[in-house]
Amino acid sequence: MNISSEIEQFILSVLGSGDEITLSRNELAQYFSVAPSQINYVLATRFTVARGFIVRSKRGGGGGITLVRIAGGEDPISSQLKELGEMHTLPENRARDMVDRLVEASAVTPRERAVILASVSSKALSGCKESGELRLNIYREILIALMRK
Amino acid sequence: MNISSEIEQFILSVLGSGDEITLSRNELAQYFSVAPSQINYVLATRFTVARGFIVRSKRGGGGGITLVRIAGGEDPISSQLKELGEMHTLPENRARDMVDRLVEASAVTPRERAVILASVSSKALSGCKESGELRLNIYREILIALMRK
DNA sequence: AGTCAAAAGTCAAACAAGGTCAAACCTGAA
DNA sequence: TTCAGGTTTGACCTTGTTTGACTTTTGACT
Repeated sequence: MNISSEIEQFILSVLGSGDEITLSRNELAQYFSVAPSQINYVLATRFTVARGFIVRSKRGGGGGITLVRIAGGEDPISSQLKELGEMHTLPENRARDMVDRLVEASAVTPRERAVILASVSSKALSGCKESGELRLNIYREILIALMRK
Repeated sequence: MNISSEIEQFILSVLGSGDEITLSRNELAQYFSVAPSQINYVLATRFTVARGFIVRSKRGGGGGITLVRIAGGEDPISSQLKELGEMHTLPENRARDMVDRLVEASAVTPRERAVILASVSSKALSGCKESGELRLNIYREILIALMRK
């Protein structure tokens, strides 16, 4: 087994059945005698949204990395996240359809709908090359934020 | 947790629901066993105007530092729109402070805050050149959407 | 008025995290 | 055997915190 997988297993075992864990990149790297950036690699490849994790971090003194397990299930938000996984671009009207589905399912309020649509509107994104990709990124981050508990 | 955040919490708890507090820089520094200038750091990063505070101080014998919570005046959303008018770029930290003020003023809910911050996060905007300008555009559109609701 | 000690202010350096990126390194399938 | 894809490493970057040396202001006391 390679080191990355060992680190993954270690983190998972420390996490246990909990749904949140805070760790130090440097300590972890030292514990496994690897470069600190290896931890980033493990996080980027093993603790992805697709696998049900959200990673938050803070730099500077007293900083750290927090992993949050997202409640897996068949809720409309995580299913849309999965849906996004296969796209490379998100046109404005497609975004509107998706948000409307969330409103329909009572996963977002009408006010939240207005905020989301404003933030992915072509008006807001005007001037930016490849706004379809950008819109996809933004919408994904919004879904992740909504899913956090 | 780092010392600066502890000092921030301490001040906030002493302040309670009041809107004014006077404290001594040296006493505070001694209480937390830190350099006096650390207090300045806490004030400069945590008790800013953007976060709804005004700091007044007086040197010399019998001096001190007074924190005053700014009373929310007119419609915070339109005042922020005005504020944006004079900017050409919006850093992520500044955006967070502004959204926090809206939450403070009950103009947006904590969930809406999460959505807004996600949509202007550097993560969402990564890869895009001139993300500061873009963030400004997006935030402006969001404020306009909120105002119409 | 002049002195002085007691505040608070400023600023840059040191320290303490985490992030990024590309090159080097493996490894297994074609 | 080769070579594409995953893995490992290290050099350099960005952000946030802590400290201390030095400066400025001000009230109180000659």
